[in-house]
Amino acid sequence: MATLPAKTAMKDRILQTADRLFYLQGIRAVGVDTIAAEIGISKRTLYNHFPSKDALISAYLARRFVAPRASDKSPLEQILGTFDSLERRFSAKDFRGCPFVNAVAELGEDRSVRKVAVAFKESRRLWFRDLLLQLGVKDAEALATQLALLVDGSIAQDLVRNDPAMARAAKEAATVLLRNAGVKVGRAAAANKRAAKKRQRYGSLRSQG
Amino acid sequence: MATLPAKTAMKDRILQTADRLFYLQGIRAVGVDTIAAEIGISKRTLYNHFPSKDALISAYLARRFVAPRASDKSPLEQILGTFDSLERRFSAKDFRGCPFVNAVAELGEDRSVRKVAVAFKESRRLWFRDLLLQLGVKDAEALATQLALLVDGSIAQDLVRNDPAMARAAKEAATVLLRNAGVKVGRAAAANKRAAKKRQRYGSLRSQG
DNA sequence: GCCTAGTTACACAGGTCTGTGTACCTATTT
DNA sequence: AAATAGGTACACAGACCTGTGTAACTAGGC
Repeated sequence: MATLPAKTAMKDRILQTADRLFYLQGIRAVGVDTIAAEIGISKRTLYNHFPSKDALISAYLARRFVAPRASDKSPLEQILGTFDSLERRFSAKDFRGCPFVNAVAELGEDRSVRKVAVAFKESRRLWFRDLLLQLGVKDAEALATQLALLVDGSIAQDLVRNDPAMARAAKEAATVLLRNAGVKVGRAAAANKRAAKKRQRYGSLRSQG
Repeated sequence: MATLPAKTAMKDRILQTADRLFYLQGIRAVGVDTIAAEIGISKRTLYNHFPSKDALISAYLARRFVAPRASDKSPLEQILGTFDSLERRFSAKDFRGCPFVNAVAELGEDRSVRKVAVAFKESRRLWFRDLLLQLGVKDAEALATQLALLVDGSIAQDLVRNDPAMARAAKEAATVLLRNAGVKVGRAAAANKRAAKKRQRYGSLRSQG
């Protein structure tokens, strides 16, 4: 077990466990003892891989910062698909809001946390902006910001309410904003909207991914 | 100082200080010693007014739960005014997001915290809904939810970015959604929009309340 | 078979936290 | 002036936290 891959495997395992606990229970709420115990390793081993809890927190946030991957779907599908993907994530019982927003809320004025959180939010806004530019939208900057507001708004609302329908509401608002900007949103989205209304009449939205 | 008003005055002072510290630094980050020291009273006095920190947290959230007061302004002015008011609050340096969302993010699955947070969010949504009904909007329920998304989205974005312009972006999106729902939004809002663009060219948005 | 890197068990330092116990003080009321 | 309500000072219990020190163990590479 002294091989290099084994070492990185252990580090990954620590990080993965820290990620899960930090995200689900809050960063301050989880001690390093808890993380080590969860894996079944000694606290000493944990500190052999990460010099401090702060380092572990940084690694946690860095790990969460995944750049949106390239897609062969159309820009419009990618934009609207964001909200479908959100709805799916909201429906999972281990969804607990945006880790960056939560970290800023919890850790307050910590500089490095703020920095990575801002970078993350901005990267997502730019992702929207580039897609909007591909669609020929005139004021792509402003619309990208507005779409980002809808994303974060639905996340915050779902965090409190546990209601995946917040993602659908955001998608419908996004559709209106896109149409208003001259984007032709096809009948597919409209059909989704109709289907949603029907489903709502009969009960929970949860069953739908 | 043994009079009844003095007693409630002390209780208010404790609560007020707890509110400020909890909100600015986070609930877990602030100990009861810190609160007592800030006021200049002994910890014993604090515990004579609140049986536990949990009770203080509950009182803090209850205090933040203020029902939106009645207004003689038009429903449309009230709706759009929400976003102006947000922009003003974002510009204050002591704004640190929504206390309810932050509490849920920090305290996780605490039942009572979740309960009051849900109640708060729903009360605001209903406030929007009633104003929309007064405006004759057809699907007031859905639009109220969408406006609430914009409010919470701008709050989350400002928490991370410290950028009051997020409130303006939300207001512009809200204007589009309202127009799409058949509401006539007058030139006042449009003028605001034009003025904003001009301002933006010359620099910071902060100076404007 | 030996070396070495990694892990383990465990104690402990030093700090913070919530909450309590106790004896004393002070101001108002009667 | 005495009684009473409330505040103060201060020690302390008991829990939890981060981080370190140390000696022993274990498995792979030579």
